Amino acid sequence: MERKDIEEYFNVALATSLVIFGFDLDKLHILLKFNEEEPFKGAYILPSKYIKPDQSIDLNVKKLLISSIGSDDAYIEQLNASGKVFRNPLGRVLNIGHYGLVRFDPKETEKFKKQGLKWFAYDEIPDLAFDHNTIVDFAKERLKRRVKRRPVGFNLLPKEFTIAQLQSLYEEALNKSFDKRNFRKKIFNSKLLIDLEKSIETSSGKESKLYKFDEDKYAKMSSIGYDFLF
Amino acid sequence: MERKDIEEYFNVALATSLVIFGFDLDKLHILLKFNEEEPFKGAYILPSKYIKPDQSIDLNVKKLLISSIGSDDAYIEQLNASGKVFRNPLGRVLNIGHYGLVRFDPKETEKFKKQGLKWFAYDEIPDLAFDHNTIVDFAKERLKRRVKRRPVGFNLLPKEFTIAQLQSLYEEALNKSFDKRNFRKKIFNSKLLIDLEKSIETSSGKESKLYKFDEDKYAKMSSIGYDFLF
DNA sequence: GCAAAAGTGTTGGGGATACACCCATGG
DNA sequence: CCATGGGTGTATCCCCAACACTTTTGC
Repeated sequence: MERKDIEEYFNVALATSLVIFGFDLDKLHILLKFNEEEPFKGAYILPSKYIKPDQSIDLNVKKLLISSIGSDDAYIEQLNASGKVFRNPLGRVLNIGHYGLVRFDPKETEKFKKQGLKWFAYDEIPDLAFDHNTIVDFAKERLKRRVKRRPVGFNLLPKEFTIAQLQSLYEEALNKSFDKRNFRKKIFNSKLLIDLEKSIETSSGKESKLYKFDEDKYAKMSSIGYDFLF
Repeated sequence: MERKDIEEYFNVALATSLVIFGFDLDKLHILLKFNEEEPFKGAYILPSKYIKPDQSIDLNVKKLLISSIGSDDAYIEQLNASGKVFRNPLGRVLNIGHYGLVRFDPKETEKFKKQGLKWFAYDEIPDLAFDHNTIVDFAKERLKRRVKRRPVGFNLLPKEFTIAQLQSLYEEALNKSFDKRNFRKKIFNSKLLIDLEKSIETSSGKESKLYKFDEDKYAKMSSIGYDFLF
């Protein structure tokens, strides 16, 4: 490649953005950030971070996760790079979207607030800066597909959870409802859950049994893929 | 962002690479290019092209397709961006992989040869320059998943084809074999094929019926997705 | 006593799989 | 006459979908 080409081509910046999904045992949420900087100051955006030219995408994502939610304990998957030349006044920025699944901890809401981070209901995402709404839509579609084919609750639910909670997670993500009995059958057939032989009291005052995931089985099914066909 | 940051970050180049699959009615192949330039002169690579900072990814891919196979009539899908900082002596180049499905035309083999392009059998891909083997593997996995869920033959088979040809395409892509009768049942149940009411003579000397895809149905099933579950 | 949520079985149908033989042709 | 590949039907099984009532508890 010629000298002039180098100048012409090596003139792009990279950034990553995260669509972080959290589940509060009732609804799915997405974590958004209030943008304090130009361009698009005052708008909400996805948590994002420029990538240094000598840094890998994954490391950048890890750092971004830690600076956003305080840990990198999340299931992360890369999405497509946004193809359009988005009009960022600074120059071309290629954004590589990711989606992440994290455990929703209501206690952290206050801490998030100080950083300008806020959970928004899955179906009430405001207009975002840049092309971030497109990335969110893409992530939602991806999540739907993943939910159908792989066990997906591990990173969204607390360690111990009830079947009803698991079911409402699926119902939220796929935006439809399931018959309780059929749902239970399917889940139990998969042998994915371990009965913890204890209960918690639920909102109705009645007791409900707790389960956890069989982590080995879960890992196997996640990597191989599985035909849940919800 | 500060002036110095701009210099620091806007220092990356983008490129696209294509994993082009073709099916010669017997085996799947991938189109590779003999690399005439440094770095890695003399190695095979994926057809690749730098992206100008003001050009969209898709347009770049389209141009790359046309310059490689002489047309952009292909099914194309974006893959993940390669995450590692690959040691290209010129600087950081972020490669955005794509895979494409095209009709294999044996007549074009000669024409390809002049451009240094050559079809390699799906399971006999040599060592490639850069991280292109990783991209190939990723593309193969993606193809497998697509084949299971969506009709995929349209861009790989000739306009008119026999059931046996369709079956060997599936067998190749998924690397397993199917019962003839069950395969036919499944395909006919999908109502995806139109009987052309004519035949060709096959290698065994016997006649074989020709079919084409019902394009409307095909388009619908491609976008909605479908549980073929091969 | 009533609202709210937990828990539990059965049935019918459709699609997947397994499996074997006949036919036409070219050599 | 035999090797090659095209074409066809049946029986079984399993998974999915549909569907309703009882129980506990708090109010």
